[in-house]
Amino acid sequence: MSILDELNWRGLVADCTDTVELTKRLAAPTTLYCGFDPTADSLHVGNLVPLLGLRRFQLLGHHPIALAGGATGSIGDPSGKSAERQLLTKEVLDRNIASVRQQLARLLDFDTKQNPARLVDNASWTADVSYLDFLRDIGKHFSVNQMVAKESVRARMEDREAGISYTEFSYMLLQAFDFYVLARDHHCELQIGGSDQWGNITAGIELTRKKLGKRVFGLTLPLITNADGTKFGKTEAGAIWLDPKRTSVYRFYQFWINTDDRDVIRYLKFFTFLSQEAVTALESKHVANPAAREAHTALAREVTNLIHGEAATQEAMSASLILFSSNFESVSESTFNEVVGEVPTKEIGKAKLEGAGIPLVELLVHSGLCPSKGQARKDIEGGGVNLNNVREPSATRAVTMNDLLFGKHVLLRKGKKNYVVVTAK
RNA sequence: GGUAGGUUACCCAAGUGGCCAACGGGGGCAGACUGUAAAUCUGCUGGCUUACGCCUUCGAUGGUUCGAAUCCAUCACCUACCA
Repeated sequence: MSILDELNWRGLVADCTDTVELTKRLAAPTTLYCGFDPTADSLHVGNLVPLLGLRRFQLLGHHPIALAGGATGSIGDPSGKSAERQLLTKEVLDRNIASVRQQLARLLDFDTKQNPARLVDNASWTADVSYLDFLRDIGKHFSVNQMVAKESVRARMEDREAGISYTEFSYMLLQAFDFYVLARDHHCELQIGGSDQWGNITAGIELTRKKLGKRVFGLTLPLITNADGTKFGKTEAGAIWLDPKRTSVYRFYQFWINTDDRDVIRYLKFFTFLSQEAVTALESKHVANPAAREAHTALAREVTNLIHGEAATQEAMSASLILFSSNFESVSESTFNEVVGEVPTKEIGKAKLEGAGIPLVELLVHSGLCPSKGQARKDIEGGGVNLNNVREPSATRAVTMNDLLFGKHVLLRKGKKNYVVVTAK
């Protein structure tokens, strides 16, 4: 199967500069790149589609280049952003690049003989270019009229409230410059990216044509949308990060488990490497019996596996199974210990539990489940709080030594799926 | 630089001297129903308090007043028109 066929059945092609020509080009191994700006010290699930996209190309014999945007990241891409952003400080940027590089490195194969992935940083070729040189060599090829017409810029120009700084306005030149440099130095012929990158990609294609007389291509992947219209990858608690220090493996797994029914098959195509047959099989199971949630489980397992590895995935899965199984009372100590650490775990001094104990409302705040004692009280009165998986109706309840499971832990739950283990020390 | 308008809770937005912790909508949280879905319905949505109530908040700082989100002054920021 060719890479385009592969992307097509997955619904991963949003737009493409010249399908016919690109198909011909991709018949032979082709070098392609995708950029990732280090706006944080970790990538998040929103970056996954292009990142896995690179991997898909690599699996079918193409040469992927992952670009960490040390230069572009210091400017800020206006695409898809409704307001000007705060510039990152140099130190933050350096730290971000270092950790993003590691994450990129984990998902691509750098060791294969035939088509090893490469990792570059656009700061390495922009740092030495002087402002005057850049204006003369690159800027001259761009017409402001055209730049202004690009969607990302136009939206911001029309929005009187937001506006756009000259800095962000110039972003597309930098990204275009990247493509040109990679085309020149690495024979890179294709850039992929989210569909919000279309304008930046076509700018690079034109620059490369003008400067090198070379024809290069662009392909955009769809922006992932949730069926309920919310933004993919964002929960109220924040983005779902790939770094387990920011988003625990358990929470990561749960994020995928909680996928809307209407999205789950699409997401299997977008986020896993499962074959077309496997996805089709899961789809018919899902349609026949959605309550079994086999597609959800497969999705969560596959993606978590990919990002966090086999062992961590197993732990997240068994923790989930224990917490959401109906017969919680019969759980043994060793089984329960699998939950500890997976679920957010907080400690408390054993002394506080002795005698009259600690008020439950305080423990809820301590655990981070409730933002304030007042809110904790309301949550209890609303029937939303469970102590050791038993609903606790009294807001004046105190937690004592008698409530400890296995003499050590208290399992708190707010709502259906917010668990915290409090361990007495 | 001039003139006019704006700045209210997570977001939008009402409120123009006491009835304002502040209408309404969205979002969020929780409950019922379910499948750790969706849709729907219900409650909550500044903090402390079992509660009566107390405290902090309507861009910032001062002032007028028994009493200010609301009036006045200064400052900051935003927007529009003019230059």
